[in-house]
Amino acid sequence: MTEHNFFNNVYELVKLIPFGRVTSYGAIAKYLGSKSSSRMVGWALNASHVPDFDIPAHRVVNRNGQLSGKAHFGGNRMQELLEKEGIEVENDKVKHFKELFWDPEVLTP
DNA sequence: GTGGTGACGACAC
DNA sequence: GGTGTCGCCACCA
Repeated sequence: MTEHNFFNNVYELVKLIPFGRVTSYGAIAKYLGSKSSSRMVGWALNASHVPDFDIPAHRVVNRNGQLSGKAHFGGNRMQELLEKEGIEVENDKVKHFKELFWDPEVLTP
């Protein structure tokens, strides 16, 4: 059963992101134990293109709150989804990002 | 087996 | 304060 550790942890974590909340690659990477591995987080989310992965990757943005992966969603799909959740997006960036930011360490006991 | 790349982050200058 | 460079680990050619 998916013992891929790093990748699998990313999937599980992203799925745990609450509605109307966002997180950053660095936060996930840091939670996994390697803050510098933020690139791997993006690569892991790359699997979100697979139907089996019900991952709200649109809730994951970079440290600046910018929708860095928007282009991979195929247009403004990412922004549409975020706005649909009540998240205000402007200039491809999440407004009040720090307020909407969800830290995985907060949820974990 | 090696090299290059990648949805980022932090540090140096 | 902005730009440039390195680092991180996994996948593809």
